Amino acid sequence: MDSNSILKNVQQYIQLNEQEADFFISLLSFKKIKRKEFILNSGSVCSNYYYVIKGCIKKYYINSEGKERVFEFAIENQWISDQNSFWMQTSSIFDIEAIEDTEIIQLKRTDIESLLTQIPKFERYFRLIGNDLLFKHERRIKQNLSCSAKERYKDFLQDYPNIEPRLSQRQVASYLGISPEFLSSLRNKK
Amino acid sequence: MDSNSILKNVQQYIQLNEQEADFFISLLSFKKIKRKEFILNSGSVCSNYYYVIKGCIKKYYINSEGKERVFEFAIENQWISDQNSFWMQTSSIFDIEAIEDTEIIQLKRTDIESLLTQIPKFERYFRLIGNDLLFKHERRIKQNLSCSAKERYKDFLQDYPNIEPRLSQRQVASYLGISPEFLSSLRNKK
DNA sequence: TTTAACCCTTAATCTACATTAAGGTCTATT
DNA sequence: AATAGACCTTAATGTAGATTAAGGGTTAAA
Repeated sequence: MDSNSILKNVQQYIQLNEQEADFFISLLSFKKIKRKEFILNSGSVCSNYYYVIKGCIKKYYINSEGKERVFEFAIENQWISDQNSFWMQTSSIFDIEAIEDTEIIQLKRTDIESLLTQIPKFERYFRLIGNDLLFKHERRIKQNLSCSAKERYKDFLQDYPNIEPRLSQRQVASYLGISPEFLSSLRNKK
Repeated sequence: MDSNSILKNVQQYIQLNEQEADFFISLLSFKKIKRKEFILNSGSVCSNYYYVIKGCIKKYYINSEGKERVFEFAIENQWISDQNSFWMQTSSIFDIEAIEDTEIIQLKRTDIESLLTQIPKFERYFRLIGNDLLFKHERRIKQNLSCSAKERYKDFLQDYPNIEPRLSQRQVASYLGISPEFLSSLRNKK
C-alpha cells in the first residue's frame, strides 16, 4: 500500500507536517482494476478523484453520431476525474475505463470536503492542480484553433511522452479528433 | 467607483464579513480604457486579473501563419486574464484588447498574494472560479472534437448570449476557428 | 484448427471548409 | 466631395481530412 508517490505529488504544491500527512493518507483507498474495467459510467455522478499509481486509463464520451471520443488519458502519477460532475455533483457524460491493468488511489468527494475543512491548505492544492489542468486545456484549445492534424499529433507526442506504444492507433486518433485511417497515413509520411 | 458588482460576484462563492470586504475593496483599482486600447501585450508578463464592469474585451494571439485567433471574449461581470502568464509569471503569448470603451477593475498579482495570505478563504474563491473556467474549456474541447462549424456557432450563441451584435463577424469567425466567408454563408443558410 | 473480433494499411471517392477574387456598403479622414 | 479602410457577401476553385471498401495480420475464443 504505497502512498509515497501521491504524497510526493501533494508536497510539490504544499507543505504538510506528519500529522496532516497521516490524516490525508487515512482518507485514501487503494484499488486494482483490470483492463476494460470502468471506474466511471456516463449517467452517474463522479464521486471520486482518482490517482494513477501504475497503469493507463482513458476518459471518453460518445458523441451525437455514436462515436467514441477520447477526451484524455491518464498514466502514472496523474489525477483523473470528471471535474464538472465531481465538483458540481451533476451526472457525467464521460466513461472512464482502464486500458491496462491499473492500480489507483481513490479519494471520495465527501473525504475531500473534510480535507478542505480540516486542512485548508488543501484548498490551495486543489486550486493549483486545477490550474495546471486549465493551462493544459488552454494549450489544447489553441492547437485546435490553429493547427493541422499533423501538428496536433506532434504536440500529443510531446504532451504524453512515451505513451504511444501503450495505446492503439484508434485511441490516439480519437483523442486527436481524426479518423484512424488519416492518422495511419500521417504516420507513414514520416 | 462601483465595487458592488464584483463584491456580489465574490459573495456568490464565499462569505465575507465587513472588514474582509473592505480589505478586498482596498486592493482594487478602477480604470477606463478606450476601444482598441490594450491591457496586455504579448511578450510581457500578465500581472493583473481584470474584471469587466462595463464594455467588451477580446483576448487573442497571433498564430504561426500570422493570423489573429480570438481565444475568448469578456463582457460585464466576467474576469479576464492570461491564466498561465499570471500564475506562473511567464511571458504571455496573448494580447488583451478592448473592443468597446470599457470600464474594468484591476487586481494586481502581488495584491492577490496578500489577499490569499490574509484571507485564506480567497484560495477557495480562486479555486472555484478557476473551476468554472475549466468546465467552460472542457465543453469547448468537446465541441472541437465532435462538432461541425455550424454546431459550434450555435453553441457560441448560447455560451455568450446577446454578445453577437457587439462583435464583428470576423471576430466571431476567429473565435470559432473558421474563415469569415464561411461564417457568412452559415449565417445566410438560416 | 477454425472462426471471429480487432486492428492496421492503402486507395478511391466525397465533403466541409479554406482561399482567392471581385464587388458593395459604411465610416472616417482629407 | 473624394478617398481610403474596414467590413460583408457571393462565387469559383482548392485541400485537409472523412468515409467507404477491400485485404492482411494477431489474438483469443470455440
